[in-house]
Amino acid sequence: MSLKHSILSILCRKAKTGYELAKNSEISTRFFWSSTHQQIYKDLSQLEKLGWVRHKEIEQDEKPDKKLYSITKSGVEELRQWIAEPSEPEPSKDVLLIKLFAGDLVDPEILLKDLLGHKKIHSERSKRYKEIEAEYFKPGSELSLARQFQHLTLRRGITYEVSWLNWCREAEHFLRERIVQKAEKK
Amino acid sequence: MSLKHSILSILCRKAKTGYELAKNSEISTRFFWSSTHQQIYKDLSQLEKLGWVRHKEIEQDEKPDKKLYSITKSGVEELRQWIAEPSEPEPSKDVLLIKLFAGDLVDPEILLKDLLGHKKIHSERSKRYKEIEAEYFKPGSELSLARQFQHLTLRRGITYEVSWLNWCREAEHFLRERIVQKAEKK
DNA sequence: GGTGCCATGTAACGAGTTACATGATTGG
DNA sequence: CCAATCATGTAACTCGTTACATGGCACC
Repeated sequence: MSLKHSILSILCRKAKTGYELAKNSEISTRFFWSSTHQQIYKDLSQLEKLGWVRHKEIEQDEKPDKKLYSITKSGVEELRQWIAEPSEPEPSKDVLLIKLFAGDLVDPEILLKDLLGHKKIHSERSKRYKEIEAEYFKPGSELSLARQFQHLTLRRGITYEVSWLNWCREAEHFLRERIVQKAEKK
Repeated sequence: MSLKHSILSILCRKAKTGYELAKNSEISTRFFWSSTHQQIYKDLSQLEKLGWVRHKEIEQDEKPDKKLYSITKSGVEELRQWIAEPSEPEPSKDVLLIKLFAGDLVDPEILLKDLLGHKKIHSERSKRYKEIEAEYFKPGSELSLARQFQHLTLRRGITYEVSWLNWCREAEHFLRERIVQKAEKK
């Protein structure tokens, strides 16, 4: 149910096409609900059946035609009600942790390689998010209420990635020690 | 595919019943892959068809019979290979952030209530994880390799919950200010 | 007498992924 | 000529959730 409401909460700022939603071009969308374009197209047509969004066909030369979706009044009403419902945090899921849980089964080098891949991604993301923050949410500048809420979600994106980075450093240190110990045994 | 491997990585430590797996009674399992008992029973029988686990019926007086599952040699082999495959971090998903993204649509009191609920849960979890750490992974004590890896996953559980807590404090501050501002306007 | 724990599952459904498909334009 | 970008979708499938089902024992 949440992808639909995630789409609604984006559309209530600005009308968008399915393609744009799938690209996640907008600031601060990635770190709360991502999906494939196929799923988004499905949900958009379902949302239209429910009367929560409607679309306008836009013809373009030199580019394929597109459907611009916007939220309806009843869509906004639905979103308001959904927000008011009590919610709970999702359980966290991550493949790397499953691997480490049985980490003693394999060479530490293998785990380290994968870990460093994750670390790089988290490092890049945290950097990009911080850049977005510096550019769009300068301290001292007057931000609209909507923008202030957006900033809050971006802040979560940053704390999330930084917490991963910190843990990655811990794990890296541990694995490197393991590798050294293994070499000494030989 | 990951729930199956998550089950394998737990079973390769110790044989367990579906019921025990569903309860997540074991330390450091919750924060990487949780599921319902129905899904776990399904996956266990699939894993058995694949030859990666097998079960022994255990009859009990005063309690219903149960099936104790253990990992097979080919199960361990599969797990080893799966761990060696390169992986990527999952996109983070959380309902609260979708709500805040469209947070200007509703009264800040409503959001604050939900936020405080989340904060409480994260606070309890981080507390519990830290207690587990203090009890099972005392600094200075000699830990088996398997236990050291377990500790690493628990460490991630802690950094994750603490990062949520820190962000919750930020968000709480913001929402409380919003509520004050709203009151002043009247 | 009701609630909760132990222990297993089936059935129906909804959510999400992967593969496949189309077709024009722009840039190297 | 190949790859990428724009733009939309269908079909087949797996994964995951919700509802329903059973049945005995222990405890208050």
